[in-house]
Amino acid sequence: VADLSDRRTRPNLEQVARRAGVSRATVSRVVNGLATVDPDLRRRVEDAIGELGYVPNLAARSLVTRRTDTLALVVAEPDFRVFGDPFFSGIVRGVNLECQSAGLHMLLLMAQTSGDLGYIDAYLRTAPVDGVLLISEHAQDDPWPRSFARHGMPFVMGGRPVVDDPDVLYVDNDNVGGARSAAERLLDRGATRIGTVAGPRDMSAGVDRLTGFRAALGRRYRASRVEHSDFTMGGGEAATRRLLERCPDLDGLFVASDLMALGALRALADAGRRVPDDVAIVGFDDVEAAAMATPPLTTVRQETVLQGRAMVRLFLAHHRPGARRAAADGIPEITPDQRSVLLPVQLVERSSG
Amino acid sequence: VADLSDRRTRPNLEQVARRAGVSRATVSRVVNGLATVDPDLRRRVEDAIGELGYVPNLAARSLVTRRTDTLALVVAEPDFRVFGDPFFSGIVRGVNLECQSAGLHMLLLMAQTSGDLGYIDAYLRTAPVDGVLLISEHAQDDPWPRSFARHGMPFVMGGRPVVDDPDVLYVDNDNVGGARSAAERLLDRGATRIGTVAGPRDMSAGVDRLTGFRAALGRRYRASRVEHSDFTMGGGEAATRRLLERCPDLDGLFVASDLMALGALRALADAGRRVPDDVAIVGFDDVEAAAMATPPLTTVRQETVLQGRAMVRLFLAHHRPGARRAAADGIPEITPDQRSVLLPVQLVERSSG
DNA sequence: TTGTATGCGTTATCAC
DNA sequence: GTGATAACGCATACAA
Repeated sequence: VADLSDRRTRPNLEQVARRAGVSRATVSRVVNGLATVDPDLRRRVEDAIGELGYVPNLAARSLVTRRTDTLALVVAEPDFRVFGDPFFSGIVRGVNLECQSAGLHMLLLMAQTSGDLGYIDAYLRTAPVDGVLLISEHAQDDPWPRSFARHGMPFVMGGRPVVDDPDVLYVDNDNVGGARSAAERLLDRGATRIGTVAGPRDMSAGVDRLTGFRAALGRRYRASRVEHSDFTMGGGEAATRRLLERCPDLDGLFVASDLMALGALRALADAGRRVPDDVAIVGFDDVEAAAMATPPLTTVRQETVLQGRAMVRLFLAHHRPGARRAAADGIPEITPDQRSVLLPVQLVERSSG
Repeated sequence: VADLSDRRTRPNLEQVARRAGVSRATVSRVVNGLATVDPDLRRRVEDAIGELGYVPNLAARSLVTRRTDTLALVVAEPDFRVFGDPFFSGIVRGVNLECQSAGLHMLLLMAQTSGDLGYIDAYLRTAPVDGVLLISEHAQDDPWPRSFARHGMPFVMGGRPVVDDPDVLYVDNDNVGGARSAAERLLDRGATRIGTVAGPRDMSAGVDRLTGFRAALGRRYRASRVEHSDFTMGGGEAATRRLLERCPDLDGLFVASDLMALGALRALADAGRRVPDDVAIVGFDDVEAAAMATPPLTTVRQETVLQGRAMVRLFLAHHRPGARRAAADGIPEITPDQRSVLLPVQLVERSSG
């Protein structure tokens, strides 16, 4: 028995084989769990592995298998957003969680500045990675999906890409359904002149939430009661002012993000409208500040941790055909024939609307 | 010219060599920047690399070099803390930053539950990683440093380990100096009966901040004016109550963390003491809420991003003797003979004390 | 079921 | 300064 557990002098297959009195191939089969091994030999090999403290050399393995069992999670946002915004941190947590349970490593890449984008693009061509999970809100002119596809790098997107491409895998929250519930909530409360502060036209979350809103309102929908903005608090405030000016009789408002909704609350207060008595309001995202707002904001919650986990599972379904994974914890079973996953969202009822 | 840029059919050294009319060895030298190559040949090789879109195979490289150019960042905290607490997220950002500029990959591991600790320990023995950066606040009975040392896994700690071990590398903020400035600030404001809510005795941040406090007060220090607590808001509030009961004439208070200080503010308000008029108070950490508190909290800021960066640099200084890195951006130059780095902290003056 | 032999793409050690 | 050539540790096709 030599130097157990010192990584600088790791034993290799050869040494385990000698100790167990078998060939390298047999040890390899045991290590990889190929059932076709005599129970007796298997025992001897396992003993030898334990005694020597054998650990496979992953570099050697991936040299021959051409796999690294590592996924890169690329967040095309400045890092302070990644850690500050619960949307991103939830996804990171979910990806991390699911990678662990699938025996994968997670490489985290953050594109701080736009200059980093080129760097990361180049980096990913050499990175020891089997695939990429990409979260980017600038889906409009996003060059990455094309770049990945061109380089033959498997990838899964978080959020539906605006430009429709049947070859792109993605996991998204049910923005359409969530917006529909939000609008229906306003209708249920008796609002009849309902407007919306919508998100950007070049982001799928913006587009889809407007779609759901419109679907719920049906013929009560008025294009004049729509203002587009940029998912920021300041933008939401300004858009709400414009809306109030144009439609002073508004009695219901769906705001496509909580950040914008916080701005809307301010605009309404400034205009002397009471919430929810004069104007009922529903947001989207369920950020932490939503519950603290005055009045507490009714909103739509998306399970971002689940989204992260589903991204990993969608990747596995397509690029690890072998390992079939059962449904679990709110994630539906994902089969290789589906190119996307849509996760349910939930209305969180508070007093604002 | 064949299939540029498809990672499934990457060219290798051999093909580049053939195209450039040289040997594999020469190509390798060019790729690795070994100066001993004829400028002419170098040109031809570089051209071939560009034309073929050659990218080195990292698995093959690390098989022979026994390096992976990857660092694991292990955060022994539940992930919601990692992303919620600016202390951790700052370190993650710093490590990520410095890894990028050093051409290293960063593997992020979070130990959610205590069960994960064992998992991660086992995992790290097989992980394709050159070393570990460890952030753990439970430094007291922390088994990891010993485990790493035993396995021969190079590592750097964030924060000074409580149990003194000359072989352990670490990067810490100047807790002693910061606490000293805080106490001096209270003295300067004319406080004469100064107490402190100290941190846990089994965490170095707790110990060191008390040390600095005591040093600043000198013979004005009274053991009866010290209450230990647990770095949480509730704990800080309770400790402050106990302190006020025992020393009703307190006119200055150093609280060893902002979270505890927020609790202290509440306790003081409940007791009818005005801040800073009756009791001046200084915290530590400069969390976001400190500036928002009423009154805004004077506190000590630590540059956690810098701490993360310094951890990477300390690792490199010891385990990559070749590459000497110049000082930059507030990080002092780090030489292989120093086992630890102490980063300066800064008093942030606001109205609470 | 087991063993033998080959190749994965690189770096490193030699001669030249 | 350059080119053969031998490792590195593993998986796997094939032979037994």
